Amino acid sequence: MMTNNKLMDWPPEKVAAFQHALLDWYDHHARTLPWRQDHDPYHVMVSELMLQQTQVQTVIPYYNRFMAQFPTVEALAAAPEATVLKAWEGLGYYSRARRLQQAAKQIVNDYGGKWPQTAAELQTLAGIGPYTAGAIASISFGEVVPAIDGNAFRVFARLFKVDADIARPQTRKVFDDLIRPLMPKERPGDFNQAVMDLGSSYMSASHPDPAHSPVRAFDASFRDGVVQDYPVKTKKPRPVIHRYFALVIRSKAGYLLEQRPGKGMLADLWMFPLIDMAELEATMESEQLDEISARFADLSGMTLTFADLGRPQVQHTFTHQRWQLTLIGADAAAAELKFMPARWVPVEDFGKMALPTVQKKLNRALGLTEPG
DNA sequence: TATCCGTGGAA
DNA sequence: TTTCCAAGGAT
Repeated sequence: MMTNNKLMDWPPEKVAAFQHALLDWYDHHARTLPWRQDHDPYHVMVSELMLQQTQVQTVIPYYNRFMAQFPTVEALAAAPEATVLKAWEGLGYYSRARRLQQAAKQIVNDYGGKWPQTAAELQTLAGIGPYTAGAIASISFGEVVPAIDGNAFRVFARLFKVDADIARPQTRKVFDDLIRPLMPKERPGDFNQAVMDLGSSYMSASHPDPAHSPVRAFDASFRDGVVQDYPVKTKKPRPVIHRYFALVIRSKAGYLLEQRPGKGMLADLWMFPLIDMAELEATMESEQLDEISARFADLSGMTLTFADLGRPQVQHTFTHQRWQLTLIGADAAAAELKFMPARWVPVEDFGKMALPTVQKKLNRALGLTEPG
């Protein structure tokens, strides 16, 4: 149990030995990844934004497509936002896509295309916090600054038996103070990336193998047989259940897709209109349809004729919300919509819109298939 | 500071 | 089925 304030109590020769063990292992066993072909800050920025809370194997195909479509920071800055969002479809945390493009615009417009080169300056860019700033600054510009992500938390919590709860925001400083004196003045970017590779292999969360780790001689939790006790992390609450009616409204021009608000869940993506069941006052099923019709008329100026779809159910779980959707069919004239940001979309054009995974589940439940 | 913001894989 | 996790940031 570490109770002293100063966690990093290694002598200089031990620090040097640790750096050598880590970097020597990295030199021989670094993962080959698409964004590691060079140290171009644009490549690092795009990959790091995609990798936030997202696994490497998921990101790889998105990164390759993104680079083919937006090869330079200028190309990304000039692209229509809908195009960027479509490229992000299925990757989740969609605000990352908008902020990435916002950051590209900042670099092109505010910095005249000349990249800010320190972590402090990089943090002024949209979507770039302390971790991502540290990654870009160290990898692309050689600044000696840590990149503290989940891997770094796990690796150093185990090496030093850190008892601070990594779920608490203030714990970041504990690790920052711990890691900085461990970093080599040369190759800070390789140091940070080696920690990431270590954290996803020998020191992973699910299948750690500290006995064969290149830094096992420096691993206090392995030495004491308490690897599974680290890192200390409090649990998250269960997802809250939300029930909605999903309106499947057909016209000669296609299905009605609504663009969701610019803030909140699935911001700016396209879905069937949802009616929150908790906001309906009806107590009988027959009255429910009347109230849905009335509420929707207020939103759209449109009169619905309900069609029996058998009310199929679709469930989708997010990190902190569980949606239970009941599909309600309706026919309508392909009228101009009054207040809703919505479009009539033929099934063959669904692929042009940025659709969240839950909408794709709805499509499947209805037997609606996109081309290709 | 605590909460919000997605998804797919693993056990 | 349930739970947790995986290269976080904004508010």
